[in-house]
Amino acid sequence: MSKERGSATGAGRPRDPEIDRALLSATLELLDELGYTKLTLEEVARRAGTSRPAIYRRWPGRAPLVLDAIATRLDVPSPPDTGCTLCDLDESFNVFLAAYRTIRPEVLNALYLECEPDAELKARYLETVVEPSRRAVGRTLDRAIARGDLRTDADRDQLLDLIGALVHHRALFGGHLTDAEAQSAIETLLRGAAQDYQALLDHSLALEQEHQARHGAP
Amino acid sequence: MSKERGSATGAGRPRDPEIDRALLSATLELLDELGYTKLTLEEVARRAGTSRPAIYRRWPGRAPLVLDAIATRLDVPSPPDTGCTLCDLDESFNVFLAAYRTIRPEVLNALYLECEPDAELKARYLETVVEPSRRAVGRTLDRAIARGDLRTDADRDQLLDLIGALVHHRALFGGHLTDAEAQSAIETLLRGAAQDYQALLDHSLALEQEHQARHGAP
DNA sequence: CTTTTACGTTACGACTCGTAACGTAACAGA
DNA sequence: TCTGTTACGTTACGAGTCGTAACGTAAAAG
Repeated sequence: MSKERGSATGAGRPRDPEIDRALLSATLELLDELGYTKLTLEEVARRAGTSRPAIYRRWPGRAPLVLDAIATRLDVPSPPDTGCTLCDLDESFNVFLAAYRTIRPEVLNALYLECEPDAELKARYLETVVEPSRRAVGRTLDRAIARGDLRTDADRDQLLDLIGALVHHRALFGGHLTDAEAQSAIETLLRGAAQDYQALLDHSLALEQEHQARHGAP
Repeated sequence: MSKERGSATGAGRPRDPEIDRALLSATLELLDELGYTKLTLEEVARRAGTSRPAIYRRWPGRAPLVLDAIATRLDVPSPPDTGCTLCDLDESFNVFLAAYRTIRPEVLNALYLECEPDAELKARYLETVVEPSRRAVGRTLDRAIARGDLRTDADRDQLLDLIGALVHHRALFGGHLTDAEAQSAIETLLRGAAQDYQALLDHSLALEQEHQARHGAP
């Protein structure tokens, strides 16, 4: 989300869109190589073949630039809806883990730290980084509730917090969560939240066997 | 954990312990007022009535100093053992929340960020900040397992991860967890992990009524 | 009285930041 | 074609913080 004041009026020399691309691309490269803390705008400009002032014409600082850069990586498809609560949760979850794993944990932590003091930046961080996963898993959860799969007294937001927190926490302190660990955690939560956990599990297993029968070795 | 090489040998002028105290105290004050990011060693020294070099004689940098400073706040008593799994978990948990709440969330986040690259510092951070709560809740969990209150297939470490992650996550992104929210989360988890959740709940409620009968208004 | 270390003061070089100044390049409208 | 506006790259500035070194002085041990 770079400034567009300049390009808004038709007058004057237009921004070179190639520079925008080169800067975002260089930023992603350097984030992977150096992390957020050691990333300097000087080096971003150098690698993009341009200059520091060119960056400041587009973004007011490092945080907004990086936010735009990683947003291009966190774009993620919608969660599935197969009617199998357990499968859908696992799946909608794995989609994010895959996206998160493409970004160094330190980057998210440091970026948030710099966004947090500014209300608008913080909102954009949350909207870009944490909300997508929350929304996708939330949608899947809502469908489960609509189907009557969850206990009526189950707290939707609390389940979201627990599961979302686990991802973030592990990303920061214990390495990224594996798909298997995520699946296991979901099962633990659902065991308490489900109306009839055994039924959900049976349904899931049945679909899995059916899938294997169709695609497995003959 | 300041350097003690100088004081180890009996020779030479001894460190002034008053300076140690003043520095740690000034650090805590400034952490509360400015947070970690804006805290400068210059200002710490100034407020402690000493000089920057005096800090570097004791700590190699900002992170180790702050780590020592907040360690003095995170010292926390042992968890209770009343035989009531639900009560003990709630209680051992609240003890920590109380300690965590005395520290700005940003401080923990920023401090970890700076400790993470250095293996030894990182280890000390984990040992100082996250392990105490993990251990205390873990001990309570182990007693619950020993009592046979939990399912035999319940994953102790996973439960710890889920609950610990929630605290950290909320501290960073959604404000500190309230006691009530923590209690509710524990109940959600235990509903799935318990051998007989209803029995645990009954036990807890019984003790609570007994407590109120003894201490309530006549 | 010598040795050793801590103390406060001052100052240094290094790094990054955000911005300003300049001449040049590219576009819109008269 | 000419004028106004904005982007571009280059260069450079002041500000802030870092980690460290140099000094003379103070306080302990032997």
